[in-house]
Amino acid sequence: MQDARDPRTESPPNRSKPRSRRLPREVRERQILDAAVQVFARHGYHEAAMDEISEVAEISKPMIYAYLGSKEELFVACIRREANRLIESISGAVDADLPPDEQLWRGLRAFFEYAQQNRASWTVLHRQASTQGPPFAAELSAWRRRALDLVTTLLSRADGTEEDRQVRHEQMQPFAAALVGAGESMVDWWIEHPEHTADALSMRLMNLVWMGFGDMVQGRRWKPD
Amino acid sequence: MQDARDPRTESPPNRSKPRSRRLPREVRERQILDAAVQVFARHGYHEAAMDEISEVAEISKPMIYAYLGSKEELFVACIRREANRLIESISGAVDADLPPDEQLWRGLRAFFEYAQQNRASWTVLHRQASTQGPPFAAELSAWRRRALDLVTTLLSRADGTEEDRQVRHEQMQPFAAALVGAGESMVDWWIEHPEHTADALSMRLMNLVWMGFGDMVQGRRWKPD
Amino acid sequence: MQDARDPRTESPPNRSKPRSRRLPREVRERQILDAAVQVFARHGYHEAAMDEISEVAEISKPMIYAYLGSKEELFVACIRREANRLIESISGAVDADLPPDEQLWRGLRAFFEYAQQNRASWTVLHRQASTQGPPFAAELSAWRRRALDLVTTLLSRADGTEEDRQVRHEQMQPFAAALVGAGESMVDWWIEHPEHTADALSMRLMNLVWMGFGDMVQGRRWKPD
Amino acid sequence: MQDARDPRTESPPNRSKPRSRRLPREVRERQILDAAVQVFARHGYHEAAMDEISEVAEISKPMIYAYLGSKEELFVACIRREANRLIESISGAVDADLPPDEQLWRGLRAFFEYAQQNRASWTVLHRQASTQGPPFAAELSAWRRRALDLVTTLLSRADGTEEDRQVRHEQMQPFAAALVGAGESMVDWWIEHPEHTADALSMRLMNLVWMGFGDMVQGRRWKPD
DNA sequence: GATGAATGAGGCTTCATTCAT
DNA sequence: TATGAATGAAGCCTCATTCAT
Repeated sequence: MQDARDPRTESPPNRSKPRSRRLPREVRERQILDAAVQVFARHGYHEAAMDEISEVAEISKPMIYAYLGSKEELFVACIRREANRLIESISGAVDADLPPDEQLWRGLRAFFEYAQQNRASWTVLHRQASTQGPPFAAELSAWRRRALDLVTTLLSRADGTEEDRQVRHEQMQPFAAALVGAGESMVDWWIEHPEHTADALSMRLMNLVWMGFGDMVQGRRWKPD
Repeated sequence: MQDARDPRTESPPNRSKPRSRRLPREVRERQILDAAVQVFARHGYHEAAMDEISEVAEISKPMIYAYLGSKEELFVACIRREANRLIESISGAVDADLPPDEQLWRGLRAFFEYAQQNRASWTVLHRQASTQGPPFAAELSAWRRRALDLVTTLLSRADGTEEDRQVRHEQMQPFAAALVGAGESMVDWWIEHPEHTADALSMRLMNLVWMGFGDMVQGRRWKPD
Repeated sequence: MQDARDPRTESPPNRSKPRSRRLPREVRERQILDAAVQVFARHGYHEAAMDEISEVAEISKPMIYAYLGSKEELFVACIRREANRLIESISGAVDADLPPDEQLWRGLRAFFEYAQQNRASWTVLHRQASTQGPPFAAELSAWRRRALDLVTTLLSRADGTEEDRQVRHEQMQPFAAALVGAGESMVDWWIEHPEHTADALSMRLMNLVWMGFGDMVQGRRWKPD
Repeated sequence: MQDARDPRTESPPNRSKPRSRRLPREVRERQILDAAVQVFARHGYHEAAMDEISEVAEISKPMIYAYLGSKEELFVACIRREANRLIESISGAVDADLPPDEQLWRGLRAFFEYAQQNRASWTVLHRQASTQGPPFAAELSAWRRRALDLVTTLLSRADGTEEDRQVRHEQMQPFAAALVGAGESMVDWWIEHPEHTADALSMRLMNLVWMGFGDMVQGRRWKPD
């Protein structure tokens, strides 16, 4: 809980390599967000210090405030960006023309792969964002809704009337929530058992939610085509 | 009528009911833990202020420190107590002599009922404890291990050799993790859709994990005996 | 600076050997003062906690307050008692009929012996009392005056008119101060070089103040008769 | 508690000159150390409040922490700086080519002059540093060793073999300790008798340690060339 | 008389945020 | 524009002191 940054032992006043200046705003913002996600993931919202973010981003604190506002706003910006990336990642992997089980399978795989390759991003979304109380509730709700929608869509057939689909969509929601939660939880477990591959994890979850234990205990398994 | 206060006689600032005093240590500790769980659940570990806990508990801060130690230790005490309560709740509901599906069903129902009746407790365990970094890692590991063990036991048949069971126990772990995560997530969803009953939620999750989507989309459902 | 007394791990509520009661006031006061001197010497005035004093004294805090008043008054009482003991110790060792050097020699020896046998007492007087600012100034002044008087008397011949003696008494004061300081300092040094005896230390100081370096560098030494 | 600030440096009551800002780090550090020495000297380590130091220094507390670390570290920094100043003061006054008595005389005079002009500094070194227990033991040891070395050197002739000098150096230590203590003590006495000059005090101590009482009572005195 | 229980007050420390250059 | 310097506000924790039994 103690970080070893001691201002007294820091670099001498005349810094030899002056921080590069006059970068376009977009680049700066990305630098900042990258650093923020990293630091928020490492320490959690509260323990994360603006000082550390500014160091990691190699941008001075006043610039951070100028570009992205308060710490709270910065965190919201992180959540929003990372949520988009994840959603796009999964959306890009599925294909509306495939049968539901195939879609689900692809979605799951995309999810596990994303979590593996963007651990910090995922940590911020899953662990940090959900624990910081009211200030981020709105942002979180939005992200959850999108995630549920996506999963619900994956789970629903595309046929039937519009009304039919609407109803099914509603009914699917708790299942979708369960699926998302199961995925999150498996990723957590994965972190402590990294010897498994993303494929293996996806397969297990697929079996759980597609076949169910009832089938599994009798030896039936789901397999990709 | 007797209470009609004469506006002319100034009552003491606020304290109508003087804080009861000289309670035995045990009672005080429970008061404190109750308050702490509530406040930690509401704001998260870091945002929770010892001041607020002491106000909610109606006990001065020094007593909190005398009885339960630092904020960190207090949080650990909360986790430990609530974990015990939940585990006992579920353990008490299952019965080793029943078939696996029936056991699972009872366990799930117990879990959802507990979560419904002890929302703060559950929030602390699920949301807060897992996000506060190293200081609580040990306590968390312990609690997770117990939870996984419990679920794994529910999911495993009791027959076969000891070795068999050991192996199955290992293989079950990711499924158990998934199941726990699914449950957690459904509870979250439930909070925003409180019109459902604990029974209904349990049933849905049961269907998901026992029958699987593959069966569900064909209209097959699991039902209790 | 951290003491390991943790109230949570203390003796169970029903203490088997009840603290003995109804002792006469004098005994209690001595217990308290003994404990206080010990604790003050160990930690210094500020770090000394009334809790620890009460534990060491085996007397509850309210009794301490009843008998000796506030922490400040308790400290004053310590100073006063220990100053008396030391002064009496030295006074008892000298004999007005002896020649000055012999008197000085005896006084020094008495002092070093006292310091050796009552380290806590001496520490409180020398180290702690002088550093605690205004609150104890009066008590300290009194003790210093007495110490100076004693030493001045040792150093002055008893002959001459009363006026003569008064004058000499005045002139002696800075020397007396120097002598006391030299003694204090040698005791400090002694603590880290405990292989020396009280006699040896006394002899060295005696040589310093009686013969002076001027003589010593030429090999002249003072010796007791 | 109201600012007992030296009238010469007192700022005008109505802060017309807003706290000067943007000073370079070096200046700030000196300001802080000056204030800290003053406050530590006045109240002692424990009674000294960071709040008061920050007020006296006219710098906000966070800057103190940023530049000099915790209260403990700040105190150590004070000790170190003041010890250096004193040692340099005395070292600068002596001259290895002079005979021992002349050297001692110069050293004493330098010491008394320093003590007169830097009372706070001296108080911190002498009274406070030695009473604050373990945390400062290392720093104190270092400073004491240097002081003893310096005095021992003053007292030792430079002739003889290296081995001789080593032995004498050892034997001199208790005398050096005594001398330092005598000096400290005379300064204390001086504070209450400020009518004497530094020269007079030095002369008295010189007589005591060089001639000894044995000579003095017979009217022999030491005099500078 | 004796004490476990209780607290007001205050100290050290940190951090998000903003000047002034 | 970009940043080192600066601080208000707040949090955790401890301790001398006193009730109420």
